[in-house]
Amino acid sequence: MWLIFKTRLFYLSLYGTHFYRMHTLSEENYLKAIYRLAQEKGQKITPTAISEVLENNPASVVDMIRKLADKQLIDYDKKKGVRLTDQGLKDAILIVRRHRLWEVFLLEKLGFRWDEIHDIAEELEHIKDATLADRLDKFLNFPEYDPHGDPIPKANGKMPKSYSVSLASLKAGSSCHVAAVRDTSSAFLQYLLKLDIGIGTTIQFIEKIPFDGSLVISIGGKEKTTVSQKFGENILVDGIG
Amino acid sequence: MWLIFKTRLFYLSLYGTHFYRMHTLSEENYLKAIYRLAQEKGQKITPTAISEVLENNPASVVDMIRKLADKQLIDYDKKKGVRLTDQGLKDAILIVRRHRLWEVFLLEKLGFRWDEIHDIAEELEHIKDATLADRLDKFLNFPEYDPHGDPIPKANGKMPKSYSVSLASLKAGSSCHVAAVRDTSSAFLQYLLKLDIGIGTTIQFIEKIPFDGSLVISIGGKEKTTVSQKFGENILVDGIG
DNA sequence: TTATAAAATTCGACTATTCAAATAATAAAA
DNA sequence: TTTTATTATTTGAATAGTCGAATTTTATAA
Repeated sequence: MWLIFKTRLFYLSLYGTHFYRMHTLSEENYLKAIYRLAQEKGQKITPTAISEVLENNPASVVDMIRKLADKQLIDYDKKKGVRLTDQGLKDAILIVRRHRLWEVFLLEKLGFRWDEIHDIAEELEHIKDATLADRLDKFLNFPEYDPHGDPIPKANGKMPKSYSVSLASLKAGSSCHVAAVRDTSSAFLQYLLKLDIGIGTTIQFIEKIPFDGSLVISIGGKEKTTVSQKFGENILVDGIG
Repeated sequence: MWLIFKTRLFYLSLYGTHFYRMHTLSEENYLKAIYRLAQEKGQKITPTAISEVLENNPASVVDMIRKLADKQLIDYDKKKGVRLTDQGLKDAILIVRRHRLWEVFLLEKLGFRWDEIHDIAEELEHIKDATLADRLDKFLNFPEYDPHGDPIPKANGKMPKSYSVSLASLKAGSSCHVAAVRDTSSAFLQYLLKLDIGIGTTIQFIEKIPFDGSLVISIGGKEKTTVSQKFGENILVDGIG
């Protein structure tokens, strides 16, 4: 009883009148990684999988799994792997929300390029304040998607529709609009800038090269270009037909 | 030679094409504290003085002094105390610049109250990106003062004029405008909100009570109020006469 | 100048996080 | 089912930062 009370006091003193659960930078990054893996459903979430996302040592992951389980943010079962608890999911979604809102801010308000915003948002997402995300959301006029086309979770945790059909998975001959990108690395985004592809760009999928899966496409009605299969898998589209 | 080269590479890889010196959160907070003490000139900057600002243990300060001296951000001499080097001063001013710009953003764009912005800016000031502060500055239309009336360092490190005359130091009978506040605690700022005092508010200093230095003032032409000497010392003014 | 108080410094310890290497457990292949 | 490979876990160590207590240095007062 005393412990709970004391803990609450701690939160309150740090975050004013709003009840706010505090996680370390590291904890937040693990939550985000686990959330990301949970989105790629099907697979069970193992320590190694997490260590690959975070590019760190599995030994570190095992430690943190224990810590997050103690905090009741995840459940860990050797059979089932790692699962976010309701609270863990809420917290992870909030981090994603903050990340994507900041990305919109950086691009639209501060004029950063597409390929520059991810790393900065990676820092901004950890700023702790109970109303900051909601105020930013309002200031940005409640955007539904971030500049990479990823849905921005609403304040209540609900998600706008997300796109999952890749350009590479379409039939040759079809047309589509770019709705989102899977890879947000600056290498990929700079390539897209060079090709003049952005969210909303119309792409005609002309033919697929059987040899290596390369795609012959036309971007915004311009002359044909050939891109790799890997490239096509990282473009998510809204089909036209 | 190799070491220097390697170190540069490290910076480059983290911060893109811009050369950018990286400090830890803790180092930045020490720099800021030292900068603040250096502003209150006259006094030599001792480990204890720093520990008072940061509310930590002098033993920790001694360790960090060594670290910052190794990084050539400060010079330490037992006789002269701590002094910021040219580089240390530049870095400290940049942190202050970021802090004050973010405060303007939080108040003007996100609608936070006067007394809420300091703590959030305390986190935002550590976001590392070579062009972020300048872009934010431009977005905010190059403000000269933050919401507490403190001058915002320009990109080149130059400072707009700062105010140093306190309300308490005026002669009874004079009038003035509030130009800045010395204390930025939310307790003080909330009191000011209650009294309806903000930057720019006109105050008539009617009389001083000899007993305890209390000030009888009229705020914006309204009925008389009495405030403490401590209060008067924390209001910085632009005299009218 | 000597005694005393204050400040600076060293020391060992503690937390959070990370890692590499060794070991244990589990899954896959033979 | 036994062997082999993969994965998970433990262990011990490293780093950055912090602290309290002990010690040394410096400044102040008697």
